[in-house]
Amino acid sequence: MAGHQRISTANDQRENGRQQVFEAIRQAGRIARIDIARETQVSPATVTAITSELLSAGLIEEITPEGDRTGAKRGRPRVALKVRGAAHLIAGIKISDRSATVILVDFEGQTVGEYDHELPGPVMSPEEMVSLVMRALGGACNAAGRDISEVSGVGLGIAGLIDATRNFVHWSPSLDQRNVELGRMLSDAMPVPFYMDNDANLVAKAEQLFGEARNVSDFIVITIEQGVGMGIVIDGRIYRGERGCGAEFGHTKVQLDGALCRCGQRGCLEAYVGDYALLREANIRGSAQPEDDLSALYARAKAGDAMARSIFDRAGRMFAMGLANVINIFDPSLVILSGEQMTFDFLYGSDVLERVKSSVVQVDAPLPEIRVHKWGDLMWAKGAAACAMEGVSELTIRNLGADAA
Amino acid sequence: MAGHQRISTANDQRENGRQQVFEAIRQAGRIARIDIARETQVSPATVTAITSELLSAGLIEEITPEGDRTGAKRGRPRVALKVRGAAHLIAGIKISDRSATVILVDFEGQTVGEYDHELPGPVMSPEEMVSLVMRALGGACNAAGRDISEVSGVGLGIAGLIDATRNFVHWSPSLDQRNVELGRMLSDAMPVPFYMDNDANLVAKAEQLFGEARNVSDFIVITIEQGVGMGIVIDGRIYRGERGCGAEFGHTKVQLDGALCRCGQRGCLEAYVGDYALLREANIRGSAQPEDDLSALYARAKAGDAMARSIFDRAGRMFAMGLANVINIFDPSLVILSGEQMTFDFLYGSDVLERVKSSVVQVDAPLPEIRVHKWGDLMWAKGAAACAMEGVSELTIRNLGADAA
DNA sequence: ATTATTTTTTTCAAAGATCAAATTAAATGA
DNA sequence: TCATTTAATTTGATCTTTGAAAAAAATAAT
Repeated sequence: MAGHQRISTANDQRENGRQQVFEAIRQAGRIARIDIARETQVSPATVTAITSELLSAGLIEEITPEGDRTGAKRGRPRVALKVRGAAHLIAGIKISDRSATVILVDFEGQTVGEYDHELPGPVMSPEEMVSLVMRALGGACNAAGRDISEVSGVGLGIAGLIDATRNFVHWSPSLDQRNVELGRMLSDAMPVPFYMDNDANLVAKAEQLFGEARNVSDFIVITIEQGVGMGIVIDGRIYRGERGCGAEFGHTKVQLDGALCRCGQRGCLEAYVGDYALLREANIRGSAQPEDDLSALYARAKAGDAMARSIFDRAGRMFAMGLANVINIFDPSLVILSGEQMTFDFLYGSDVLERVKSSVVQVDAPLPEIRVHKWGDLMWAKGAAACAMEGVSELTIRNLGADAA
Repeated sequence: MAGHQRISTANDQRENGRQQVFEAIRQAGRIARIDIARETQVSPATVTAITSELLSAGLIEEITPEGDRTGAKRGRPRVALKVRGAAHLIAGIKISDRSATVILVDFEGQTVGEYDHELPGPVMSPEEMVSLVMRALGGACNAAGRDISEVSGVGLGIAGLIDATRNFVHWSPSLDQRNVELGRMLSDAMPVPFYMDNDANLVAKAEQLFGEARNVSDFIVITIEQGVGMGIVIDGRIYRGERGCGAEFGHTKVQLDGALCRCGQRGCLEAYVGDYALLREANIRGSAQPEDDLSALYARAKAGDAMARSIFDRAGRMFAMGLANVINIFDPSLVILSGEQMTFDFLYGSDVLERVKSSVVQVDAPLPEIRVHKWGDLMWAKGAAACAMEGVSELTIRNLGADAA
């Protein structure tokens, strides 16, 4: 298996063509046929053939030209194509410890509705999770004035060790059991294609479809939420590893026999930069008043409190070390750091990034670009929707071939 | 670029077919057409067409059936195909600090000749390197009774930061300059296709073509020579990163502000497990007689010397930590550890491997297989030959298409 | 107002590729 | 010697892509 393309029957070939043309249109936003041909290296004749298929399937649409044609060159004007938003309605759901956030987007990625469903508690049984997801989904549809039957794909994001290829949960902080076939359970409860993945991969997918990595085929996303996550994109696809639980950045070891992690092992990065780790430090270090609020601790550090500052300092140094290791291993062209406000201040600050750069193997070539991307609250849900969107696109286009035959 | 196959013109498609069929034949060693069809999912008709092309190009050959057909089923007997060794002669060259090892192999991978060329010194100028390689190549051909003009591809392996896609040397311990266009220089000096890569990728390629990873599409190779190297194979292809210098396992940090590495940074894995690091430790730790022979130090450790033992012990713990990090990130199905005799005893021992396993994120799924593969001296050179072989195969098959047109 | 020019898109016929089905080849069993 | 079985090849049909030609739709020029 030395990495050659699979041989393709005529039908497969046309399907590939459709996928590729559709992807080009989505990526560009709006693009004329001639530019699709240029970009995909496919002849204009084929582009015409494929786009007419996609048009009659309702997946894309022509943009009616605006009156404003000042400064136009002569010649037949190009007509731009775009994804037809109305083609599909997609839902993305993100489970955090406090609530289930739902976002509804159309096939163009435009937000159609948002919805927030509070959780009774942070941990629940698989069955409760299923009913919760269904209720949240129903609530979101209601709020947006849509019927649940209009939704053609659902994506779910939860924290933990998720095997997305098998829709299997090895472990999640939101579930009271390990090894749950959550995907099967939810697929059964749902009348539409269902996809799930862990936090970091969601963000990676969102960055790839809508965000900073729109034209990048190899990049890495680091996320800090409760834990520390990583999404790896290689050759345009999310890398998941054999058992689907690779990219465990938060549990790479940064200190031999180091601090105890909630995973039970010692020296994990998460045990130095996670919320609970910082608070633990603060309390151990004999502060007079026991601390249980991270933002208060952070405020004290900013105010100059030496003890508090040293806690964040060490976290930053450990994080820099871990990130440098990832860069040394992958030599990516782009690293995207993503997380909440405070994270940005103490983990994504310029001093930490400087430290990362000085810990990367030095060559006379530009260092990988490290971009910091602050998202709104809906980032995670939008990522979940992005996953579902990709799945629905592929399915639809595949079926399109089957229909024709 | 969401990872779809490139659309393929008719000619491309046939080329893919040829590549795939040829690869199947090489992988199997000897295989009948009907089995190729089964394995590659291509119809027998197409297999017949493609194999007849490859046959008439002289790249493969039919195996004349042996007399022994006892226990044969009835029906027309299958005739096996194999790669035709005589089709090409390939050279692999490995530069170490003491010598240039050359191996000549035929297109089947069978060794045709070996040759060792001693170096005047471990470090040289790019020009000296070129002339050295050419002399070593000439010497090998001479010794094997072949003419240098018969060689149809040359692969070179050297240590350091190599950008194999651009045949560029960022840095190598064998060269007295950084940033050398060694590939261009050698291509100019050589009348045949030339390929180069760093140590670890050579081994990965050798494992993939001839070794333990023959049917595995995702695996990781760790090598210990002077430094510590890693080769990453994802989806059948070597992953190289953006600047071609990823997989720098030896310079991932295992200790914050730790031991000084020869790369100038602190806390690199190499600074704990490399030869020089171990000797440095031995001398610092106030042993009576200064130590400069690693095997002597190792002997003392085995004999029970507590100081010596603690040195190797720490190296083992650090190595385990680094390896566990790699596994946590990649979740590969297979890890191959490769190196010299002593390495096996103190880094690849069962206690270290146990430690690795206990530092990997725990899920209820089988751990990645860690296989230890001890190679002979010629491993590196054979890997270089494997790289060249892959290149020559692809080129030949591509040109085959151009000839027909 | 009409014609020429330019650029995009579509149509059409040619060139290949894959495959299912039929045919041929080459063995064993009866 | 003939039936049976399995492998390999041939053949005709179907489907794709593409280059070239034609059509379409605008602006520029006369």
